[in-house]
Amino acid sequence: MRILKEVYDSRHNEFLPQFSVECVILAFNDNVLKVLLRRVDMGDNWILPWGLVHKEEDVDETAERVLKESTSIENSYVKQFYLFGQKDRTDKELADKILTTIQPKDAENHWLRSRFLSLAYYALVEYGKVRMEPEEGEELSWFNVDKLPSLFAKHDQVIKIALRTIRSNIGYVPLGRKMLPEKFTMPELRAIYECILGQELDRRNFQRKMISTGLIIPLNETLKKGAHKSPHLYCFDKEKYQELLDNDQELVRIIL
Amino acid sequence: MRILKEVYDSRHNEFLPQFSVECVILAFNDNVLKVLLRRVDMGDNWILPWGLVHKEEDVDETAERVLKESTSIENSYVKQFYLFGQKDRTDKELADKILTTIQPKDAENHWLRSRFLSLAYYALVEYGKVRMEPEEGEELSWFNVDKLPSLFAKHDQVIKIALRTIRSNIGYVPLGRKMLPEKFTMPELRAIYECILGQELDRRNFQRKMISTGLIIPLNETLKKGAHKSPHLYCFDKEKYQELLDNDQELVRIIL
DNA sequence: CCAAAAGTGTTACCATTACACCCATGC
DNA sequence: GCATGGGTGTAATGGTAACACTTTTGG
Repeated sequence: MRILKEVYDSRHNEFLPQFSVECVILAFNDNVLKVLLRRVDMGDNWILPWGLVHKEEDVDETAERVLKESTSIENSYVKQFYLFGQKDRTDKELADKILTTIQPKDAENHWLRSRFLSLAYYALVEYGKVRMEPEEGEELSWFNVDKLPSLFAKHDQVIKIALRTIRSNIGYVPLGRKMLPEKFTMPELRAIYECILGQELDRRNFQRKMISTGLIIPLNETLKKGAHKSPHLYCFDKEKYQELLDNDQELVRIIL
Repeated sequence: MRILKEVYDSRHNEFLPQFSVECVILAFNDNVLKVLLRRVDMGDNWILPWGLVHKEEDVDETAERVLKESTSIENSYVKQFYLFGQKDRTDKELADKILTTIQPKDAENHWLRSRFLSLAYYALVEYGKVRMEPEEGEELSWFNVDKLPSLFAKHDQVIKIALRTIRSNIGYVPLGRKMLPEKFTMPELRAIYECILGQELDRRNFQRKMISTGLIIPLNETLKKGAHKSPHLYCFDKEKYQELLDNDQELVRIIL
């Protein structure tokens, strides 16, 4: 558990106190959305990957670091979506575990026990690119977003709010670009949107709309996969796409 | 300056350290959007109303308190929209001013000097209900959002992002409900939307759309005002409205 | 009487929706 | 051959946009 080491290294005043960053890391595989969760010492409860903010680190960098520590992925996409700041929000159980392990001198009144503010991010990653390297005693695993295990604190709420946030901003979120491989098929892209929206979308209309954005380039290749007609492969026009993303412009208009 | 008192009262460890809440308080008057700013000791720069988070206080409560302290308004509408967490974000100038005034024993290394995280809220208030009660040496004043004075730090950016956030969520933000008096006219309501969107909207289509939400009740009164035909007065169906708001549902669909 | 602002109704248009039909593949 | 999934075209629909005319009021 990385945080243990960091705190233990008596660098605990290298962090901003009473503040953490947690990441809802999302990927798409097997036609469902997955979220990455962590468990320590085979405990009962899973938890979102999280971290503390170094004193010389932007909070966005913290989120990128947390993402990298759990997935080995860099330069992907992280976006803050909510600061959870209720006064009773604290991971007492977790603090106990950490503090009894590392036994700092101020364990009794250590700030880890006190109230926490948590800034939540969602991250979109390509499932196939993820390389998990859990630490000793740590476990990392994907879960379907609609079949979550027992979670610490109210982390299931955090995940729900992440999904709702993405849903309500769906036209601005680079779902396909960040969750699909370089080359992808239209049914795959559509499936992501259907998962997020929780409803089916018309095949043909979806395709038309996506093509009409001008952000998607058809390739002269098909994907041989199932026992059916091979779907075409596409890729994104990365430059155009990035420009819209950088300026917070709408990528595609989805109306519900 | 309230914060001075609070810190001075040696209750400085009653706050979460290195964390502040700042409010972009918006109102509508004279057909333009106004933002409330604060200035201390007739200094050169204005600043957004802000505050520290009490240890036993939700961050939302802090925002409500900051709003109340500057406008006397309670039970209005505050919404967090972004946490500013760059590593170089600190109000050195402000910290100096506070610390030289109150001279705490740990002034040199006081956490007020260190890096700050700021959670930004926007608040929507009814202009006519605002009662400013500035403290000694403190000044409060409205400014047109497009004619801002010189601001501390990057607070003009914060205001811009607040407006952009509202714009991109425009259908979900209770603009009229929170910024207009009990009874209002359709041209007034439209003017707010035009300010936020930065473009004119067709009178008739706007009216139709608003009425069709079912959230607006026409009254059998008109407002006698200018040298023109008196516009009808309307009020909101508060119950229906609140229900949508509570469930994060769309109030009205504005398409651009 | 005129200018300015507000109320109401109607039409044209375009984007979304809802389909139907054909093609490719593996069993 | 057939079931399944993918590709493409078209007609119907419904909401939005554009606009004309009337009414009211103060100067």
